[in-house]
Amino acid sequence: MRDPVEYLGPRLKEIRLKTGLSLREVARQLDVSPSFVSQIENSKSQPSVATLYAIARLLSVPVDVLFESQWNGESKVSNTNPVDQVSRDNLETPTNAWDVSRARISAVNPHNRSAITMDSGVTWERLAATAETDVNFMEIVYEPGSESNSSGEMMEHSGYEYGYSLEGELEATIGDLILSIPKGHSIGFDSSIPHRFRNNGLVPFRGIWFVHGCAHEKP
Amino acid sequence: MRDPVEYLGPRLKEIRLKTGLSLREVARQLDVSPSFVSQIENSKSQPSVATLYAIARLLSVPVDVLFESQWNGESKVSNTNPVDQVSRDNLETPTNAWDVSRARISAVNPHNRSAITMDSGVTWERLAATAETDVNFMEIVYEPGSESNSSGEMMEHSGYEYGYSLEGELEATIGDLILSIPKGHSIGFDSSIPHRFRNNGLVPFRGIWFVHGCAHEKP
DNA sequence: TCCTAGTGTTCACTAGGAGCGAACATTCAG
DNA sequence: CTGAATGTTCGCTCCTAGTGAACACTAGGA
Repeated sequence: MRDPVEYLGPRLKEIRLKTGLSLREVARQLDVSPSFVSQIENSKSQPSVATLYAIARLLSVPVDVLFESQWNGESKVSNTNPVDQVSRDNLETPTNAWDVSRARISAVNPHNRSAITMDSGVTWERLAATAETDVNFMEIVYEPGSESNSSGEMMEHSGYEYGYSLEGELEATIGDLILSIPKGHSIGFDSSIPHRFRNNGLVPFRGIWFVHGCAHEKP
Repeated sequence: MRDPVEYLGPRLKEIRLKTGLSLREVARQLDVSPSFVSQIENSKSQPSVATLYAIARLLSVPVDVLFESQWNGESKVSNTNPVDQVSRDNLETPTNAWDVSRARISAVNPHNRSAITMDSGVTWERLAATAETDVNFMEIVYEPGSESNSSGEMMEHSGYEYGYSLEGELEATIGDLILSIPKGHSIGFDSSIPHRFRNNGLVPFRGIWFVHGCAHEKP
C-alpha cells in the first residue's frame, strides 16, 4: 500500500455517493465551502483532523473506513462444490470454497460437518453456517509437518483472524513475529499482516478458528 | 460528548504510555519534532491527517480508537490483575467492561487472561484483544445451574454469536428453538434473535465463544 | 559532587497548505 | 431560454502544523 491518505478522497466520494448526499449538501452540513469538499475528494487538498472527524460523523462511518482503499476485495474463487480436495493456493479464505446454505441459526454436530481437506495435510471443518458471509467459524487440523501454504509463502487478506488451540501446537509467523500456540493458548491478529502457520510437532494440531473478513459489498 | 478532537491528545498519550514508548521515540519514528508530539498530546496543536494516520500505525491501533474519549474507558478491569466482579445487567457486551489495550496482533496464554466473573456463576475470559472493537473472542464458563441472565429474560443484541463446546453441556434457547450443545458441538446465530443459555448439567460448561456485534459508534 | 543522557514542556517563529470565493462548465426541469 | 441544481478550477489569504532552541526535571555513573 502506498500513501493511504491518497485514497481518502476517492473513498470519501464513494461513500458520499452511496449515501446520496450531494457535495454541496455535505459542505453545508460540515460548514465548509463546496469547493473545499471537491478538493478533498480529488485529493487536491486534505482536511484537518477536526474536519475529517466531522466528515466521518456526517456520513456515519467510523473514521477508519475513510482510509480503506476500496479495491482490495477481488474475490478470486468461484463458489461451487462444498466438500472436496482443494488446493490452498487458489483461495484466500474458505468462504469462497464452501457452499452457501446459510441461516440465522446454525447448529452443527461434530459428525456432520462440511469439510475441506487440502493436499498439504490441512483440514477445515465448518462449525456454523450463518447468514454472515464474511465470517468463517471452523475447526482446523494441521497434520504434523503440514503448513498453511505448501509453497511456504505468507498469506495476507483483509479482515481479522482468531484462533484457539485445542490440542497440539502450532507455529504462527505473523509479520516478523514468530509465536507458538500450544494447547489452551489463543491469538487474534489483523490478517492483512502477512502470516503463515506450520505444525512442527509430532502430533496433529487441532484448533478453533475464526476468520472474519472485512464486511464489504459488491460494486 | 463535546469536541472529540479535544480528547485526541490525552488519548494518544494514554496509548503511547501503554506501549512504553517515549515521546521522543515516537517523534523520531514519526519524523517530527518532539515538541510537536508534546503539543499534540496536550491539545496545544493538532496533527495533519497524514500525521494522524502515521501515529495510528506506529501505535498499531485503528485511527478510530484515537478518537475514543478516555473517560468511558476508565478500565474497570486493570490489565495487570484482570479479574473482577461485574453485574451482567449493566452491560450488553464484554467490550464495555474490558480494558481497551488492543493491538494488531494479540497472543494470550491461558494463565494471563482478562476475565469477568458475573454474579450468576458465569465467567468470560478474553482470548484475544485485537484492534477490532466490535469483536469478542472468549472462553466462557457456565457453572452448573448458572444461566446467561439471572432474571431468566432473553437477550437480544445486534450482531452474530458463535460458540464451540469444549466440555460440559449448555442448553441454548434461541427464539423458540431449544438446543443442547454438548462437547464438540457448535452453533452460530443471529443474536438479534432473543436468546438465553443455561447449564442444566452437573459439571461446568466451558466453551469458546465469539461475539461479533455490528460496528457502531458512540452516543 | 558535577556531568551527562534521558525524560517532557514552553514559546516565538515560519512556511505551507487548509479553506474561501468567484467564475466556470454541465445537466435537468419548467 | 432561464433558473437552480450539480461538481470543478484557480488564485488568494490567513491560520496552523510543525520547528528549534531553551527550559526544568530525574536517574545514573564516575
